[in-house]
Amino acid sequence: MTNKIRTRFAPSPTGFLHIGGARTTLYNWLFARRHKGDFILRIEDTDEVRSTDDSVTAILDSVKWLGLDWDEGPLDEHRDHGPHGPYYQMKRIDIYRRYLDQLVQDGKAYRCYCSKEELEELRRVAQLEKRPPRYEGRCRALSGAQRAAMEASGKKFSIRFKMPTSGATIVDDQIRGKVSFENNLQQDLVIWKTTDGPTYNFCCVIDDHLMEMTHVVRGDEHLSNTPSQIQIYYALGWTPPLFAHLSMILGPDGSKLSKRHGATSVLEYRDQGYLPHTMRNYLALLGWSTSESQQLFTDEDLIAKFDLEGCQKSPATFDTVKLNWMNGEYIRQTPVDDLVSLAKPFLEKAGLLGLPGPELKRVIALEHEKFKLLSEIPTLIEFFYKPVQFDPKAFDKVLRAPGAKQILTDLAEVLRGLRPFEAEALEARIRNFVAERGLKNGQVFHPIRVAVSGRTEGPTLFSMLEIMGEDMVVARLKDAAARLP
RNA sequence: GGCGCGUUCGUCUAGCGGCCUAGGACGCUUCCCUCUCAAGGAAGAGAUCACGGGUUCAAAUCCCGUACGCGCCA
Repeated sequence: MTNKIRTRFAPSPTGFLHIGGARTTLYNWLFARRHKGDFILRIEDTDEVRSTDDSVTAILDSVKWLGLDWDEGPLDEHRDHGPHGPYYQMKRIDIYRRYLDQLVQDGKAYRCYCSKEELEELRRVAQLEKRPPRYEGRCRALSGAQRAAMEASGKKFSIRFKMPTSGATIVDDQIRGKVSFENNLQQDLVIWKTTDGPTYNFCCVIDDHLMEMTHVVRGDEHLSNTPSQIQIYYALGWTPPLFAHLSMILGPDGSKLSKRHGATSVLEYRDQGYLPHTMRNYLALLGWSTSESQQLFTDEDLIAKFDLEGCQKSPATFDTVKLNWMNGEYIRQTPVDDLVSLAKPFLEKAGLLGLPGPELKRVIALEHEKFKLLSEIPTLIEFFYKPVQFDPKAFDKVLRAPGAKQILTDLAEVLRGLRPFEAEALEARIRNFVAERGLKNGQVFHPIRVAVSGRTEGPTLFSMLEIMGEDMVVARLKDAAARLP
């Protein structure tokens, strides 16, 4: 039991799950699955002001959409399941208080009566004197009498954890190696706020221990807090888990990935038509790699090969271009029937569902290798279901070409009644038409394409005609000819 | 300001003292295929391994410093 690997993702429900969080979730999940361990989700909602149920919903939806299942944690915004619950920190306040009392009783934490204003003043002075602006432990050194006076005055207090004043705390990071921090340079962390609530670093330690985490894999930004956390583990008589700190994800301009770089929420990627598998594969490779330079992984592959050693120490830039390439790869690998199902919500949104026209499956199969995003399917196939909208340039260049009107008019007649109305027969007949007239392929093929689809680029011509069917093809050829002078 | 982390083609990365005249992937360029666009195939351009010192017969790889970026304290 104690040997079982346990990892977790512990988001604050103060917004959507962003790309960085998604990757952290993925890595924790992969690591747990790789070692046949457990992956836990915990909601860190102690920031009552900023935490919302909507955020919880969005985060759970995101993780589910990514295809990452958790063994313990929330079921919805309020309920959860698992032997180490509750998994909402707001429901664990009593637990935190218990350990807080223990630390105070053991003399490992103390009341700090300094007000916000006083602390700010202290900081200001420190800045002026060019000292590091950290809490110097004023209330830690209070005499019994001073303490009694403070108490008598009814002054509000926070509770700070006593950091050791000598020695160093070594974080044996699974990705970065041993990182050493001088204890006397760490300040006494507030573990319980004046406003009567535990702080992040305190809850985190207690939960990770009580939930029996073996590995804490999290973002880079937590590395600096880790020594304090480790000391809290020690003070409580616990053995800290193993830590691994992931580098961050940057936007194209090298700054931390944020809204102004475009989509950052996982749900936005879903809505743009990325496949969950693409996200898993791409994110896995953004900061992790095998020595074989493999790019495309099945989930089994990923689980079998993922390790912390392969994680990158330096930050990685999120590259939409490569993401798109990969999505195209996976769309091409998707069976047509599945692709049709995946495309439906997007077609629905574009108003293309339920319109008369060729069978959807045939149309999608025809354009299969073109799609990079599910969201671009509607525009690539809409001319099968909606009246032709001529691209002005195509119209001018191709249809207005000398002889085009006549060619289209004649072709409408030639193709009417052709049997079978199938790609092979169509190609034979049209090539024959080209030869009869002593024309070049392009003089005929291109006008047909534009007449029938309104554009110069699209699926292979004869299959497209077959799928459109005789009536639509003949009508569109005539219609295009009629528009020409 | 202190502490900590990071720095290999535009981007993601391989590399853990000699196999590196630095490999792969995305992107880019050219060519092939071809009814267009894709897809596919082939070739190519692209990295003074941040900089400066060491250590060593030998350094992208080890050590020290500097610069820049980032994080935490806030």
